Amino acid sequence: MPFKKGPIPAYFRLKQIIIDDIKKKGMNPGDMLPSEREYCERFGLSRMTVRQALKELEHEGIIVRERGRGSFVAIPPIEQEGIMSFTEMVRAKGLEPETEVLEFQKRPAGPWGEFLEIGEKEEIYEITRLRKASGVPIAVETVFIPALLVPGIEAADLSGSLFTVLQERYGIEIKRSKTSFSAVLSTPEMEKVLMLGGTWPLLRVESLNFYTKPIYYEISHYRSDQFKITVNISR
Amino acid sequence: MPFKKGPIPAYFRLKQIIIDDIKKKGMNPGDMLPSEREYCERFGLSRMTVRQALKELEHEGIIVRERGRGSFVAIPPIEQEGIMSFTEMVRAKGLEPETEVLEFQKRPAGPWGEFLEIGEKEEIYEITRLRKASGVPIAVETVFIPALLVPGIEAADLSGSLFTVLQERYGIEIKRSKTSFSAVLSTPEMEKVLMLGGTWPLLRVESLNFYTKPIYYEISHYRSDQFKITVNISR
DNA sequence: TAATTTAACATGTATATACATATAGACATA
DNA sequence: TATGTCTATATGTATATACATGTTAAATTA
Repeated sequence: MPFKKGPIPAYFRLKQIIIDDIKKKGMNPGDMLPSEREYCERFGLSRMTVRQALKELEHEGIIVRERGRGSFVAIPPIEQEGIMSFTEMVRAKGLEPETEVLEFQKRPAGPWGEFLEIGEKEEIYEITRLRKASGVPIAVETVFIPALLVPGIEAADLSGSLFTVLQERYGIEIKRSKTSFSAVLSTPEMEKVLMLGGTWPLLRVESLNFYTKPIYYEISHYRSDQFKITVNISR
Repeated sequence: MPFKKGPIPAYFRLKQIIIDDIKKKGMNPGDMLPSEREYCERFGLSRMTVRQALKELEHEGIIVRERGRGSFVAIPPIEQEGIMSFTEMVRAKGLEPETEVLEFQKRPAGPWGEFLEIGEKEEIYEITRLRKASGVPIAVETVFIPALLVPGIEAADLSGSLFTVLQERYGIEIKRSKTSFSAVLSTPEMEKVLMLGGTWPLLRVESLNFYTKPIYYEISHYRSDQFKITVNISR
């Protein structure tokens, strides 16, 4: 009975015990957990306390509870929540992501300043990259990021995930994104770098990415015959 | 005291009363709600019952609770998480959503059976609707839904939100969606119903919507010059 | 006056108990 | 065999009570 005293609430400790149990005993999704009353006996707790633990585990998606039947290990969501980065998406398809920097310049924010919540005259980096999957050009992506946030990014390796560079070099972890999708026709310039050989409909993705404040704005054009963007969302 | 009897749980009714109160009294974000013990007295309920109501409201993001201080009206998130339904998106832009049913048929699931996790020979409804915003055609949408899940949907009003019909008529609340985006060129058929007058790039949205299991599959084509689809995502 | 203590009040944690309701299986009946 | 009923067991709802702990402001003290 590990619940005699201590500063950590009993229901909280019970939660961790249940999580550990599921892992340790190698329980599978759908397996039934002990009943509420069984937990009461085993740990000398009241039913309300046990219920608080189970209720929170249910909210966290770790278990599911069915009235009259019992509590069961939840089926973990098969796919990742939210939008994946380009690197993640390509790897998920079993392909190798490649990136080529097409353009890199430092210039005043101009109209992007509004999105990034900085002055129009403050400097930003504008980085345009061609992204490929196992050699096939998939998208052209332009990123606008305030220069103050990423000093010395010139020296960083931008042939991989910008996400990773921000996190490892600057401790910036994107937590929230506002992304909009539309369809446009390719311009001659895009056709050239994407090797399209003609006019094609392209998927345009505009995305403002936040940490505690806006970090960078991104505009990408995907040749969506080759590559669909998928998002998984819970409500 | 509206809590003497009835099939609807007291905590649930209290939740609705509190929500109504917030609206009716025009309370602003940050305003303090009555204390737990005040609710107990006012409605003759035990504190645990009141707490269950408040806890759920907190989970739903309607109130925030601070230990030692009280409960307060939450600051509503500026933008809704996830993808909004067509109806929600149009209203958010201050336009009036309209829907016209173009086609309605019952037929075997065929290849859609795989997505919907039913047999190929089981019956589904295939519903095609034209969706407009303040009179302007915006999208053509086709929904595939197992007939067993929505018996008698022929009689329902499909000129509004399918989301609402599922919830109110069948108790089905979509909890998770897997959505993919791509760009395509319009077909003559689409050009006709969307009144495009020529070939245009369209935003194609395919979406599988889940409750506890897959509920319906949806394919929409948006004229994205008029209408961008935006998603807000936390990681 | 300024700092500290105290008291009132808020939510958080926990127990004990009772009855309601949903589920599944055992059992009896037609 | 098929159907319906009973029963054990599960979670859901609800009450009453007690003490812990964080917050705030008034009262007290130096």
